[in-house]
Amino acid sequence: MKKNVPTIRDVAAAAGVSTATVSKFMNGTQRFSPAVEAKITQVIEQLGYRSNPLAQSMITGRTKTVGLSVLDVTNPHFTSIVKGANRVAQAHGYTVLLVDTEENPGRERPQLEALARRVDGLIIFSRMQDKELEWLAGLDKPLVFFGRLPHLTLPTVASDDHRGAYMATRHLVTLGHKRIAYLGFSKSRRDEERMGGVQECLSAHGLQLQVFDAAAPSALEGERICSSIMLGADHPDALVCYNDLMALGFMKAAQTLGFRIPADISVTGFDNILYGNYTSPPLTTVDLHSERMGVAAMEKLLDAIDGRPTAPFTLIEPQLILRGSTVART
Amino acid sequence: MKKNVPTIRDVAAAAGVSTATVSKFMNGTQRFSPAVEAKITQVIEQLGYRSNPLAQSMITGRTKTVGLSVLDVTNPHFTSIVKGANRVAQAHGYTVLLVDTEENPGRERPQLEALARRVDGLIIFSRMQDKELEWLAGLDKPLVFFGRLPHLTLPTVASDDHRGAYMATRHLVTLGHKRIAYLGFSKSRRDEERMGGVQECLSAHGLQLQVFDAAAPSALEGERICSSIMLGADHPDALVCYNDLMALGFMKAAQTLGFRIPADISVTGFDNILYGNYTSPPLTTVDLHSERMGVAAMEKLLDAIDGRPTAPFTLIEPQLILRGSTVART
DNA sequence: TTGAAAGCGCTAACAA
DNA sequence: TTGTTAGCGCTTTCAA
Repeated sequence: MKKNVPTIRDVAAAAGVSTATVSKFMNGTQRFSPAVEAKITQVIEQLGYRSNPLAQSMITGRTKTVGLSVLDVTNPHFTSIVKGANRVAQAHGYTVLLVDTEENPGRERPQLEALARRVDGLIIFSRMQDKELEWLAGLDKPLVFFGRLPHLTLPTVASDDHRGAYMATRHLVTLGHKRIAYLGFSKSRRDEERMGGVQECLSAHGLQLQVFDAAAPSALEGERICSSIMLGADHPDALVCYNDLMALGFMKAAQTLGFRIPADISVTGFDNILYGNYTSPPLTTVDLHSERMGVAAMEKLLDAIDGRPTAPFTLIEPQLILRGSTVART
Repeated sequence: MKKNVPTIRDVAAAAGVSTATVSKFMNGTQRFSPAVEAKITQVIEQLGYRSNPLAQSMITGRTKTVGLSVLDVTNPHFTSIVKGANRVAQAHGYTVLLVDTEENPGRERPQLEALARRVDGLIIFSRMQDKELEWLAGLDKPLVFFGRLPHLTLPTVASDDHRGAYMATRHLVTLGHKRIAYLGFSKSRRDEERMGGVQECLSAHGLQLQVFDAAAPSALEGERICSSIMLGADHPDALVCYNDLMALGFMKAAQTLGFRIPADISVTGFDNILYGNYTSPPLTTVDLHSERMGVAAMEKLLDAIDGRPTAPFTLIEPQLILRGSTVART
């Protein structure tokens, strides 16, 4: 008993019609006489025929697949983006081809170039700079990019990082903090904006900014860098962290060092990951609406794929989430 | 200026050779005279030719893509599995087609059936029971399943949940706990094993087991169910949770209710998600080695795809991670 | 070592 | 409404 996957020709033969007819039937491109319709339906059922999507794609040029490239699925911010994007994709009959680039950032380009030929469009979250991204246009596929691209005119979805940082800082200033520091991650394209937001707010209030730079946007790195922030002569009384993961790590290490949060230092993060709720104290943070970003990006991409008009630039407003890691200085 | 993506025929024509030759050249299937090789290389470079993977796949039946179906990417346990699987896939030149099924469990089957035609193999994490999974064999694709399947003979990768639960319970018993409860999630196929492990250990020590059942394997559900566990007449003095997420939620809610952990109740989880490190107290848990599970599954799948012999069943040993959420009862 | 030719399974004009 | 026919871009015998 061979495993002969039936082809459109088998169906056509068995139903006594042409392959074109079967094709049209499968795609609902046309109406049929009851007799033919019944016969085809029956034969398909009997043979268990299902059209071969590969052959289909080759002709139509549509794969019903979109590529989604993120820096690290493991980071809840990206995980949520994937979740949102995937939900929209599924709802429209698309499947997501996932690429996690942090494994080997150097191979990002060849990897995406290869991917581009197998998908109808791409959503990209990359650490590359504008200049390095010009080849993206050559992909000749609908594309959506996360973050702002001053020098490129690709459709983008971005959070207002400057504003979010300003909000968090403003909150700290209002609470009476004087020595506010920023724990950044300069390798990220968004670091500059966040630091800018902090800076602007502090300048407006005549306060100095102290900056620390982490080597990775991770909790472990937050732990590692804690001592250099807290064990100086005059440690900050508030810290704006590049993201929640770093904030989590920092808080844990600070507490281990004997500091009380927020009594000794207030802490804020970015992303509003779920786990900021479960620390003690829970983490004050800037919600970037990660999942919504994924949704927006996928909607924008599908619009582009289907030729619908779409705003080239979507900005998602951040929201400050107040929790226990920040408190008024008396 | 048209966007004429060059085909193999363009290359053949420009190089003055046949398409067959170009094809063989692209695939390194054969050796060539220096002249031909040089010419083809040059033309390919000049035209920027890259073979169309769709056409290639249609003929060879290989897509260099594998499907990975998980219940919820957002759950760190699954995220880690994705991470591990993806790493291996990438290293072997494969891309991962991600499916997140929790959105609509009912459509799992049609979704996977459609997917099966576009991939070289599938890795599946499903909530379906053995009986419902028999159609999987009809997919006629290499397959790897997470979890044990008593009635099916598919290659599987599983954690020893029974053993892990036994270890956690044993730890609690040794610490002197007498009223040990299990907060389970009966909808999961692994719940039974975990509860079994707890039960076996308690029986061996002549202790009674009290069981609670959650409606979702989430932190929020852990919070919700906390009061029904803690506000009874005689609350347990130790709780084994189905997973870390539930444990996180439970701990938070319990603390909000005024209980001290672990003084009033010891808590353990499953999965060893990163965030169990950042609660106060940090969470004692059973590490299932999620990422390693993903790695093992993908390796097994690629073995199957390439026809290499492979053990049908891989069991990954759990490891108890001791942290502050458990303490000796005096 | 190279090429001719026959498809893979399907769609898309265009005719009938 | 249905069928004919010509491919899509590539691989793969089989001959040369």
